[in-house]
Amino acid sequence: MGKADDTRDRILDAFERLVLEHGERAGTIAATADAAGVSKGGLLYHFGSKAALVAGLAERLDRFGEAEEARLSSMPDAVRVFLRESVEADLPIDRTIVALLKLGQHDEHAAARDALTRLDEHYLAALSASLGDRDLALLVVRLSDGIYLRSALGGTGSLPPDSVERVIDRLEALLG
Amino acid sequence: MGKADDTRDRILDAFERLVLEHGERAGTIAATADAAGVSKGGLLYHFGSKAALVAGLAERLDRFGEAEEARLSSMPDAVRVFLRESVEADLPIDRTIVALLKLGQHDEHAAARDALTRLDEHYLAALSASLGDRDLALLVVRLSDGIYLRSALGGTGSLPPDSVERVIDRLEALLG
DNA sequence: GCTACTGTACCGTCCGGACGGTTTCTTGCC
DNA sequence: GGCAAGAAACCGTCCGGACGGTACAGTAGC
Repeated sequence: MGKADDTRDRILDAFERLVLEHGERAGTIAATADAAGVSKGGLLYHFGSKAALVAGLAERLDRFGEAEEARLSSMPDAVRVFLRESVEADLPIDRTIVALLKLGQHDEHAAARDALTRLDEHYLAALSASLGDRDLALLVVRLSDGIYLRSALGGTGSLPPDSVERVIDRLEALLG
Repeated sequence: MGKADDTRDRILDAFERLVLEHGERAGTIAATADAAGVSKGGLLYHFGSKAALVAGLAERLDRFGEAEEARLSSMPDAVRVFLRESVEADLPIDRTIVALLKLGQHDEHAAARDALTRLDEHYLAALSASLGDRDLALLVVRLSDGIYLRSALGGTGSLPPDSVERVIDRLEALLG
């Protein structure tokens, strides 16, 4: 881990945070450089363009996705763990997901959408294995998407934590 | 329905289409005016600012939301109808929803997020009444959100219609 | 004479990116 | 061990262009 890698990470963290908290428009090169404590020129040394910045986040998500698939695949109660974490939604992976969700809304950031699709496939693979039913796995992943969407919208009216617990119980009753 | 109202609708249609198909950034005042066959000055005569344009779409969604609540509330199989239409997702209301979803990602368009929250409450009210259980209604609405999110991302991997049909069956078995 | 526009010119701001210059680290050679 | 030299890491500024919004003079039709 050289100094350069460290700076790259700091820049990506700053970019992620800006997009996450203030929307895609806030993730400008200048603002990101500023938040990362680097000059604009310095940022462009590491990420030659805005697209490279998005690609950097996408790559980060890919690493998370592989780890998640491996982790969930070895769990008997993968669905419960998966859904509960969708609701918490403040782990590093969640921050990257929501940032890429916001970026992906824009035409030109196909890389963000592609990364999310790949993550989707990781989750689907893990949950299909755990459930033995791809249709149901799809349903569970879509439900999680819905929860993320509310979180991305910052809506208060999402899911009260206790009701989620009840919903998970009933879903498991259905699946069991 | 005077000429002015007609022009307003044409402008909103164009705005909605631009945002829907090319993202929030594409919905500029100039581009919208152009697509609506109106001069920029003409657009600003009807909608005095960008915010007014967003508010116009939000108002449109409010009207849809009230109609939807009334329609679903009087249906015995509201859940099935609701979910199936989430998957189809090409009705006028769906276009407005997805456009506002994209707009709502941006910090300053709180009006878009608020309108979506109000729609959420309409749906929740209708489905709670139909199901007699608010937690389950929440689950169903979040599932629909997840499907919309994929549609907003332009992802192909939403839910294949036939699998939705199977999932609805199983959901109803659980609920019944 | 009022409503519903058109068209153009313009302002201030911000954006992505290019670029030239400067400091800091590394490496090979004596 | 010392030191030149180049590579890596980083700085600050400038540019062309787009954006939201304003202003205003003109015009067609009811």
